[in-house]
Amino acid sequence: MSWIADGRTDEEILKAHGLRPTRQRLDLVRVIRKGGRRHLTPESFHRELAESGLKFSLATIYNSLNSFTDAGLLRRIGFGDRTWFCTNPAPHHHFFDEGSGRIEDIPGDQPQVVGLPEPPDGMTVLGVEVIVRVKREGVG
Amino acid sequence: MSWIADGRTDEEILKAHGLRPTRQRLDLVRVIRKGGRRHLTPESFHRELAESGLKFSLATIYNSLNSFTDAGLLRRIGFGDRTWFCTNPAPHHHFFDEGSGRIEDIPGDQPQVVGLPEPPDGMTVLGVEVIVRVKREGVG
DNA sequence: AGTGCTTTTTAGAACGATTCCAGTTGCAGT
DNA sequence: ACTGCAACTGGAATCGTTCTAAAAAGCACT
Repeated sequence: MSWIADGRTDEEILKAHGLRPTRQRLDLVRVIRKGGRRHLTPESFHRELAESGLKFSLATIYNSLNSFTDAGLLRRIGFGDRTWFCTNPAPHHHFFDEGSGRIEDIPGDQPQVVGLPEPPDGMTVLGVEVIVRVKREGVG
Repeated sequence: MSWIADGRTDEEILKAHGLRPTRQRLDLVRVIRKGGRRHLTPESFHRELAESGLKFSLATIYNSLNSFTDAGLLRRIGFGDRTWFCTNPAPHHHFFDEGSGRIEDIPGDQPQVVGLPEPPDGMTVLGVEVIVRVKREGVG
């Protein structure tokens, strides 16, 4: 059960991840949780907040999404020409739609990578991403 | 044997891929081939050319790398915050260094992905990327 | 509640990568 | 050579993201 849907309060979540529960962050956490599992760009999130009457500086959105990611609440995926923030921090892989530039979770059982190489000398492996590039049929 | 190292002339390569062998493109192909397998950014390639006394508009570099990619001579990899062009068009996967933002080929036997999911409805799979995120030991 | 210190928020400027634009050049087919 | 279309060019424009400096808000300690 991820933090998105567990029983803790927004404030408890923030504190548990070492983040000060400011007024803005409480609003952000509430809206993220309300929307469930999905992928945000700073821009799309900013628009969503504005539509709920919540006025934020775009810089705050960037700051906050980055802090939340560093704190382990979100996952940052940089594939294509913008940065996506995934509200599901559990390990999982993605589809990438070349047409729209959007990403989407691979649902259910995750693909596995076999035959992983040793990293180059002096490097540590942080993680492995599988990206399945897709496009809408009959386009391109 | 990829086009980088086969016996064809630069002009033959371009024509075989439906590209007009202009003076500029011939220079670009020559320099790419001379450098062997590696990863270019438009910026790094532009610099490399300038150091060889070859003056290009940056826009031409972007145009050309994109055309070469569409023609199948290069592979475009958009992971991190800039676009990399891989001079090895054969299927293979990459290391991504979080510290420097650079990518590098996974050498030798390639990792395999098992348990690939069906794409979402109405989508076709174009390819699968495996990206092994690494960082220099003792950093971060 | 008041004080002082630190972190966060903010608007706008700055930045870097990439594409667009409009004019020029140059290749290819008559 | 002439003509038409594709490619090249420098500079402006665009877009996503980060930086900056100042104001606001949280926090610890009285």
